Amino acid sequence: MTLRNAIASRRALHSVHPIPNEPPLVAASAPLLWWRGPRSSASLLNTCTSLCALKLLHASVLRRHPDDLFLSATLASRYAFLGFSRHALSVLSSAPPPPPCASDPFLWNILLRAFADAGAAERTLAVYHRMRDPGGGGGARPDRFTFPPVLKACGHLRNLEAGAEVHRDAVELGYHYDVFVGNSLIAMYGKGGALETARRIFDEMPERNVVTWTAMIGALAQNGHTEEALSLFHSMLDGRVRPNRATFLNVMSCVSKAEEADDLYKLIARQGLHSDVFVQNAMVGMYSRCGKIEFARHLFDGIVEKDLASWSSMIEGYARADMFDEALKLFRKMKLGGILLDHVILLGIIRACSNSLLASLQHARFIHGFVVRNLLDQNLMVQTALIDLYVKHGSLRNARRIFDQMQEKNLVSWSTMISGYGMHGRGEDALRLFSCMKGSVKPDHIVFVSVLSACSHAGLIDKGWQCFNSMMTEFGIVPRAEHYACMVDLLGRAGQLKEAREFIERMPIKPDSSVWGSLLGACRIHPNAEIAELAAKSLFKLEPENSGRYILLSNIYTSLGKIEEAHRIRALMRWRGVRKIAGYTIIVVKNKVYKFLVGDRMNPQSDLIYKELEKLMDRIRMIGYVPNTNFALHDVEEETKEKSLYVHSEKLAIVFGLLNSGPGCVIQIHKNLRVCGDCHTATKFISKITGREIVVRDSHRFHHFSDGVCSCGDYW
DNA sequence: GTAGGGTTAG
Repeated sequence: MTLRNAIASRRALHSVHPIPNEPPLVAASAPLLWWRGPRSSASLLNTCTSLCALKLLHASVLRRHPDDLFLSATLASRYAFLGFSRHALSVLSSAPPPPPCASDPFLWNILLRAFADAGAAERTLAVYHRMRDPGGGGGARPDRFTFPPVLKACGHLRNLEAGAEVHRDAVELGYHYDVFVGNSLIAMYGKGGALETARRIFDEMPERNVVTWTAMIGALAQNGHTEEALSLFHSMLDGRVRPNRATFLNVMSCVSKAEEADDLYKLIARQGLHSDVFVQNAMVGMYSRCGKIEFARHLFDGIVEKDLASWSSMIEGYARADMFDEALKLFRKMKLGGILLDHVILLGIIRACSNSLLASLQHARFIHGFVVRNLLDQNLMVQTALIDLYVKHGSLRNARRIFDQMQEKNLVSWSTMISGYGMHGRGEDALRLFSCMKGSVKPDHIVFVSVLSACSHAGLIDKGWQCFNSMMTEFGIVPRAEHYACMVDLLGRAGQLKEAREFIERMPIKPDSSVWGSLLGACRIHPNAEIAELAAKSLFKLEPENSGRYILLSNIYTSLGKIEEAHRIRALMRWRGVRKIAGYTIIVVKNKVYKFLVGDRMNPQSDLIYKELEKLMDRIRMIGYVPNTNFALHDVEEETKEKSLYVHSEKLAIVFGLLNSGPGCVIQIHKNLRVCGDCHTATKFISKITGREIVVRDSHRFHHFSDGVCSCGDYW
């Protein structure tokens, strides 16, 4: 194959990664390499822009200079630069070691950079230690070029200990004030989550450039401090430091308001960066996060040279916007275009399916099959996403099967499975798994949220307290608002409302809406006007637009017989212009999705559904069902209220499911809001009288109804 | 010869 053909076929294979035109110099010079010295060969290597050309030069170079470490390292860095880490590592593994007691750091530095560029972080550190060790064949004094690749490796490994050691070396040798070293230190500490140290270095740096600012903004962004990152970006602009591509990429990940996005867009366009594919992809993500999904799509359509990240950004955007159909449509379009997919694309599709109420277990199975056929089922992130997918579609058995088959598990995979058990009310299983986990992985604050919420969903009060206390004492994890919210939930379940209030008062941090929401939720099961008002007062300040809070308080008043107050809250809601979210229920029957609204008559079987519903209600009434009109519409007579309860979307979907599935089949429905209290009671009776298992996924958790009992223990 | 950056599982 000629060089030209080789390049052409490579381009065809990677149409999503277009390769720029090869400089004529490379192709023409390859045969001439035999007379070139190692230095000029190296500079020639750095002009290669395709794998084929590089391979040709590789063969030619190493034939002439088989033992030249400098050339091998340059070659490896170039392979890494083009994205072929495996080739890079293979070159490095057959490269000769630096000569014994090589005191010139140059060779070590180039080797360090090659390993770091190839993503071989562990080996970078190993080379650094050898370099520092005179007994082990090293003995070179690091210079300012040594530290950036080594710090990059520490950051990659999130190894703060090793990073701090390298930092100490840099201080000892007097290189910590070098702007390149300082920038690398900020990035390393940022990746390790040590924001204060990163900030201290940033503040103390005698010289700063655009990279310094970008590294600090990136450190804040990666650790979720988006507001601070944005404010630093504005300080940077005020200081007349001109942002560049990397700065914009970091800043865009922090933007969640459409106006900010528009301002940034203008700035980017002014610098002529709006047609850069990296920037475009990030813009698609930014606008979809701001809720401007259509504009994100418009930007996506405008990307001339779409790469894989363009497609995944858009699919991810649809997943975020809960637009499963659109995500799937785009995915199909992509496949039809012959584009080879990767694990990130699949993660987007899996997430779209997990989150969507319109997707069913069949969809989940289809996507799982697709993952297996594309040989991506051994990818750790994909496996974890699949566990979550099955959990969200009600199949703990499939989730657990994937979990058990995983060759390697990390904190996230354990956490996903534990939270899955929690969502399904299987608290004991969650705790068992958590104990196993502690043997191999150190828990973090997120897994504690899963464990505590599993305890609260299953009513394991003592165990919950034990876990909460062990967070600090055993693992040194400082509880956050989410953990306090779980504990308030736990106390609320036990009816200890006053204790829950006192617990909030004693909190060392400011309670957020999740904490007050738990307290208000507790009052729904154990009505208490005073405490409900206290919680609602804060919630109406923190989340004035959240209609659910108003409705909850109004229902609590109704159940206490305080009808006037209930009306007052509904009026307040109207006056503030807060719009109620329309409740709906989804059921999938024979691969078709059916959606029911309250009192819905759109379904072709409506007559039959209502006739059957009437009969069913009579039957469950005979065995003790009493309608709870607290959950009915207001301003109507009791009898009408009762009727209005009958036509709630949950009940319509269940009856439709009963009519259209064989005896013994499990009925699974999805509700976009929390399941209504009356529907919850009715479903228990329906499960008893029909002998069917009914699984309800609502906005909070799963309810498994069987033989008159629900897995949530009537607290949710 | 050096640093910062896009889509990515709880």
